[in-house]
Amino acid sequence: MTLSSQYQVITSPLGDGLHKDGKRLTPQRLKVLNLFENIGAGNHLSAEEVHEKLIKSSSKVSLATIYRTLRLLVQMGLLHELELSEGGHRYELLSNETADHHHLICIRCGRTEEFESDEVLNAGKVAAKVNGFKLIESSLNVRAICPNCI
Amino acid sequence: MTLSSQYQVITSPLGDGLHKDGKRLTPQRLKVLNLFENIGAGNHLSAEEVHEKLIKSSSKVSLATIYRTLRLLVQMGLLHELELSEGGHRYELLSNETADHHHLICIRCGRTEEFESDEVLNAGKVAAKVNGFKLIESSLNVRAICPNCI
DNA sequence: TTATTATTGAGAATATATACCATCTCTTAA
DNA sequence: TTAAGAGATGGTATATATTCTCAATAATAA
Repeated sequence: MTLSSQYQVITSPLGDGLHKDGKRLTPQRLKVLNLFENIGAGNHLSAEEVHEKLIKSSSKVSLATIYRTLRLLVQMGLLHELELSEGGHRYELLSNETADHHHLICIRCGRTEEFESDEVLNAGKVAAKVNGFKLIESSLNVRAICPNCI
Repeated sequence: MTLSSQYQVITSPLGDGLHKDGKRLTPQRLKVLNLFENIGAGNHLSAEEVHEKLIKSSSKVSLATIYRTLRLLVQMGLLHELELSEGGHRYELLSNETADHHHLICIRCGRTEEFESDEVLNAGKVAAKVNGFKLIESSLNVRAICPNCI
């Protein structure tokens, strides 16, 4: 059994999603997704960090491919792109646990508190349904000034 | 009466906010804020667009200063920084009218629908109050897949 | 008015992300 | 099983966005 034939046997959300679009399940794409699955939902990495971590685990993937793969995984709904205060975009695994995490952010110092809200979750569901969209995730960002910065 | 003495007389939210922090009310900062006030809430500009518009109105302000000023105005809660699909950040005037605009975004094609929600607005208020934050604005981003991209 | 110090302008430097293209590999069909 | 076609990768060059540096300027407080 060769390495390449392995991939044809494995069935996964990634493989299925790719194949129905004429796209391919490659070792690089698997490595990137596996990395996020290993660190768990809720942890986020930049493209550069993904690159470094893969190199450290002897799984070299070029930076260009990492950027391409991250964008692809976001479009497939497997990763979520975050916009943090500094230093570009970060990505995290999209899961049911993270689907209702909202953020209260201080616009001065960047301090961030997380909270949950059924009302918000529901508002997202309704908005998606009304417009005929298939819901993936909703997140509320509340911009405010924290007690220390007032 | 000199130009500079004019600024000492004017009282404005911008001037007040700046002075209590040891910062200064400069013509450049006024020009940038006035630009956003003139185009009205709901319209957003990139740093580069602000630069171009000021040059066209014979009010030359350097690009470096524009970046510095945009960040400052965001931290003061006068502007809101938006993260659009492509080409960097954009900024818009923060007002009561824009404070409850939420977005339903297709992760495939970027199609965006706006909607409003009292429940979301309220959830933001509650979260801010519970944590002792002073609320500025809250926005819900719902990631989904639109009918055309499913 | 003067001293102090924040701010500006201009361009260099950096960071982030994409484009390009030759090479490689997966997939399909013969 | 092999060959052809299409998609993907790697490495680098390039584009774009943003920040940094520093001398000169100007706003503020006394």
